[in-house]
Amino acid sequence: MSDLESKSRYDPSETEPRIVERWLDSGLYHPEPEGTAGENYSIAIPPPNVTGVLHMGHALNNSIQDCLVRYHRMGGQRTKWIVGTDHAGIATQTQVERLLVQEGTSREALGRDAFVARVWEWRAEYGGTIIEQLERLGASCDFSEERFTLDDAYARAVVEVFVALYEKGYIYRDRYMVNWDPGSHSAISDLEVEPREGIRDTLYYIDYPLAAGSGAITVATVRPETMLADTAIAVNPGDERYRRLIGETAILPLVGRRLKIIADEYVKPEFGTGALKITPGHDPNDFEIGLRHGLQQLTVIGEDGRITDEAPERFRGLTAADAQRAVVAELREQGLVDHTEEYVHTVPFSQRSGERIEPLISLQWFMRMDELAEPAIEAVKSGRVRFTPENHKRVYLEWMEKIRPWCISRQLWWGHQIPVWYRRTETYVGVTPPEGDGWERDPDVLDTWFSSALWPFATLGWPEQTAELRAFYPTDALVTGRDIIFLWVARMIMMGIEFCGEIPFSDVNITSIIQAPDGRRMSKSLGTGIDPLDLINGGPRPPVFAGPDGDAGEFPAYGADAVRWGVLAMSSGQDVKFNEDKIAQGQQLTNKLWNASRLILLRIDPATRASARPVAVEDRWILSRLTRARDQIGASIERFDFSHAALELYDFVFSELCDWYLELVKQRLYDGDPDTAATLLYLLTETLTLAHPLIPFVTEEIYSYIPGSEGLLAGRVRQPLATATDPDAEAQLTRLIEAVQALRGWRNSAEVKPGVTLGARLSAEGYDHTMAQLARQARLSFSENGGDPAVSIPIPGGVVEILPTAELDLGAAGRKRDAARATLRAEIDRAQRKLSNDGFVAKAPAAVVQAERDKLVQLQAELSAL
RNA sequence: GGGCGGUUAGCUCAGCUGGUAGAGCGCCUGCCUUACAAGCAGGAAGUCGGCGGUUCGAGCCCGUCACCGCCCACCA
Repeated sequence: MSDLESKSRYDPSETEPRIVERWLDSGLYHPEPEGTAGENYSIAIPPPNVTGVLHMGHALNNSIQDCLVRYHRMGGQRTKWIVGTDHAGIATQTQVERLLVQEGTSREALGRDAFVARVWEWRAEYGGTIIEQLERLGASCDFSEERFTLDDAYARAVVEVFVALYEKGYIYRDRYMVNWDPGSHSAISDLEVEPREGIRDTLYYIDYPLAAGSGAITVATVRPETMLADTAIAVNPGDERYRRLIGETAILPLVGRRLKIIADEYVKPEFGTGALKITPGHDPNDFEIGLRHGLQQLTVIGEDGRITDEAPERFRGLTAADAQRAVVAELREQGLVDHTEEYVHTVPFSQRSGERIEPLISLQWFMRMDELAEPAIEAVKSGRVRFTPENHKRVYLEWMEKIRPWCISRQLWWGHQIPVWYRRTETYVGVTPPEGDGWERDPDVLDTWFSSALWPFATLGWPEQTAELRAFYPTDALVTGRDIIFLWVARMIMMGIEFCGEIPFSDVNITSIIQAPDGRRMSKSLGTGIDPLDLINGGPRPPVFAGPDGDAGEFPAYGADAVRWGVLAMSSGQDVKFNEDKIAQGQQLTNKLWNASRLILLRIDPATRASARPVAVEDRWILSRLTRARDQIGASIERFDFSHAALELYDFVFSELCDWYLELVKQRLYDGDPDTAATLLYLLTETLTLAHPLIPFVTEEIYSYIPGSEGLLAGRVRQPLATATDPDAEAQLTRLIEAVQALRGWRNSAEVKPGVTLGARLSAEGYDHTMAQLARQARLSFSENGGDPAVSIPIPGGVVEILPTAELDLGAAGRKRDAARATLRAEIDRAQRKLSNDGFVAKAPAAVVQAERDKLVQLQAELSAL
């Protein structure tokens, strides 16, 4: 006995892993590199971190991409979904370093080569998880060509790009103020800095004695330890209080250095005392002021976070925090702390390590972005690259128009080592190491995003002019979150144009961010995260996802289809709260489809072949609705509106196909009518085809039971549908459905037993072809005679008169009738008021007025019928 | 400090160019009808955040206020 016969409930846990294997073995995911990118369809996956595991963001993002990929593949295009992982410099290095600490060793103890070898080993062991998870989700990536951003071929592309940009003068080395991350012991880019609000600090007011005579100038600072590197004091040139002091000199307490008092517009007279200590070595603003005034740059806090030799001896070697205490203590002793205030402000932290950023001057590699930005701005302005939702376009353009140099060097070991060698005063930059002895390579590696920026073409073999590149570059869509529009998307556009001469993708779809049910971010550390695999296979339910009774327990094994459908249905242009109900709804859809298939496939003759052979108006109707659903869902997918695509599919399957059509034709199916069987098989096959991009597993499984089906549904190419939309059939069925609903509603409130068939007369227009169905669905027996009706039920186009019978409780029926009359009178009243409003009749469009008049006539007819 | 988005049924969300408010879940009633009881049929439930305006007509347009969220930003 097959599953179809034995299982009245679709079982994803048993089915899905089996289907994954069939897909992977089929070779369907791997297209030959033929044709042009214009005719083919391709997507480059946002490469997950090699160390990563699937989270809900991935689940949504990859459900979207897979929906697009399967939809286009079934549209007959040669389709490639480029897949791979990112080496994720800081994240991976940090993770392995943590491991080493547990083992009682460290990266320094191992040395660079051994450490890097260790990371590779670690990657070999743990790195494949997320790729397997993608397979389990049903993602139809080309897994046969998995890429890694540190592969040899990829590394070659990175070096090539670095050298080219260096030779163009875009990449340069400079001593500049950078965001130093004491956690990862590396510089990080502006984009990896996260300003945290509400940090409580103490604002110290410190007196700096004036060199000439008595008195002092008071400055305010939250970082008193940085005073050791002060090289000036600045006031606003328009500040009357300090005008006479400009050009004077103050003495730096504890150090004794003479500080010139300078004037600079940057200083806000209303803040603090209106006098600002200038520390070009440890504050980004002071750095700029220092440049403007030619001030000396002193570094008193080193890259190790400790006080350097440029500070007085007694402070050297202290951590910044200890130094702060020591400095404040000494200042207090000398009576130089005027007062202190609590101060709540925004402070930059490293997104990577979570530690407070230490701004300091450092020798780093930078990349000038403005020339590269220009064509990338143009590409978006002109619409060659489109953002969905559109509002991200503006944010992109605003950022690009004031783009700043990018600090691309990182003081890490895991990554692409910078292809620069030094020998005394010589510098060599090249794709191959320099000839001769005595060269030493720059120890730094490149920011991970530098290599990510090349992803759409480096994965296809660039700089070689490969067939893959011709066939799949530019790609079509990029699907990602808005958090990496600047970090990644913008840089890919710039690099794609610069090195391939073409935009890397024409559509950027920015997805929702799925939040925890309480509106917080989904995060492992907060306990608000959720593992999509726990939803798919069943697994522990975190407390925030518990029901109102606080029952945590376990998630049921919803299956990948349900999770995919659910996250698509949840998504929108906005951030969304995770909603388990939607996953459950997805599961209902798969189960519904499964059972509808059982009804059809277990009843028809196995020799039946799918073919649209409408014999009744309801057949024409469902074929029309199928055409409409396919157009609608296709349009939704193409405009990246996946929640509507998902819901439109649900509505078609539930309401139209199952609730109505299958109920209408059941009897014909039972009777073994061959036309009905052929039409049902046709409908089922086309519905599976329609649904496959959204719920690939259950549709693939059912497809295997379709008589005469060959190969995989995933590889089926959509054919034109048999029929166009049929407004006449739709109008007839709309009328039928409304009439049935009116009659069932009446029966229910009149407390007529469900099993009872009532005698009735039909006195209404528009049921010539649906009268028999109306009778069956509403459990009526129509006849021409029977005397006075017990009650009349208004339906579209007229009434149904129910003939008296003992089964009818006239009391209940009467109450129902009174209620119906009241409703009708209220509606008539509303329509009449509207029509007696001269303004409405005079100004509203004629069609709207006419519709209102028609409605009034209709309502009055219904009322009089009662 | 700028900018963007949100506020619609108990919950999570749809509502196209303005024409008498929808879905899923939950709730109530009735049904073990040979595809599905994790189902089917029916039902109750909303002053569309507040105020003001435009309009014959506003959930939708304009103004304003309130609250929530996000992005950008060098105020010690």
